[in-house]
Amino acid sequence: MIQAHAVRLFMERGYDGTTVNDVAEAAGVSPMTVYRHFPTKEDLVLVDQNGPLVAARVSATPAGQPLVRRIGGALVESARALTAGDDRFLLARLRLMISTPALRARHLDNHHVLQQAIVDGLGDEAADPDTAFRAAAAASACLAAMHIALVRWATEDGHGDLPDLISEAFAAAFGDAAPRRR
Amino acid sequence: MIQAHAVRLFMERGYDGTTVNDVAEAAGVSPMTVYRHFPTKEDLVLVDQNGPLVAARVSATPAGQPLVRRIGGALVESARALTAGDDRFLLARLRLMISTPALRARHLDNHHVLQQAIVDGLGDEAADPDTAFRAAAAASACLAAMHIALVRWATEDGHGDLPDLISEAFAAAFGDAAPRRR
DNA sequence: CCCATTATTGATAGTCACTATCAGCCTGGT
DNA sequence: ACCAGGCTGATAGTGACTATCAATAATGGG
Repeated sequence: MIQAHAVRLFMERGYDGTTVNDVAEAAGVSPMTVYRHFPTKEDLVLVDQNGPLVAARVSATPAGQPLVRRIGGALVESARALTAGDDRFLLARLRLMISTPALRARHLDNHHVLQQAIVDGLGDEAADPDTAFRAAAAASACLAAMHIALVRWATEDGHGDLPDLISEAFAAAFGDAAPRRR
Repeated sequence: MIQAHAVRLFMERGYDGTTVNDVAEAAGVSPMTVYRHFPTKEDLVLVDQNGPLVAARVSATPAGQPLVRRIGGALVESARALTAGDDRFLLARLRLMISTPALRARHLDNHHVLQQAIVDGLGDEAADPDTAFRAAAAASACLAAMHIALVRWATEDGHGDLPDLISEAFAAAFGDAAPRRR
């Protein structure tokens, strides 16, 4: 509930034009309570609970294929699941992320966490440091390409199919090793 | 001079354990003067002047090859030039970046600027939105893979050859399309 | 149903990054 | 000598965030 008020206010008055006190007042709680649930102001926008879900999808893919195809395929599937229902909240948060430098930076740093989750999800497949290094390189490259697709999707106001855009970004970056479009 | 004092203090007492006032006092200037030259505390570490250089290298590569090979090759060359002289300052700044969340986030956001510079450097080759989109996807994937190599290089205290590590990361992410090792 | 333990909230007072404003100072050109 | 420009500094803010402690609500056992 606090988050809903926060995103609404950020869209109305801008991120920097809204103080945490404003959010607290709109939500009818004290500023302390806001800080208790969202350690930083950025977290009011950037709560991302589907990291483990992506990692699980990756580790469920067959081991024989190129890493970027496995990881990319999992990301495309996740995007399809995310955009299946109501896009608007996702789109609003994305637009805030892209237009606000502080949010954009923190969002990119979150990729670091997700990338680690993906590598960890590979388990024994990425046991030794060299293999883990290669998996991390593949994962972060995939996430970076996906981010470009997210930005384009948001700047086009959510028209177009997000999974298709992500697939196109993967094709541009990885060529034959990219996940196959269906 | 201010920056030199800042990096020294950050390494001694940690980034969060050092205030901008401490830096100002160590440098013998007023806090206002520090803020005048470095708009944010993060900028005391994250001065990055070789963006246009990378973009120029990319646009100088032959147009027939895959984008990731052209961009990747330019990044490997730039890394070779950067590590040719004295590594220590670069290494110290990298370690600060990796260990401090705020710096890591801002550094990743700087990739966004560099990626845009690379796409712009392609000029007419990335004229229409679709081509620019594909170029951006390739560029950001390359930068993300390079970042993984930078992190590994820093955690290994600068042993190992940075250009080789970057090439290895590219090979892991892009396979055959990666720039050829020399 | 009541009491004790515990989690959640709130108020207060701070620190620190950063900004706006204004005043002094030091330079270079005439 | 004089004046105009930028560089510097002091002061007084705003706002994110933290530490600490009191108060209130929820929970579980008797």
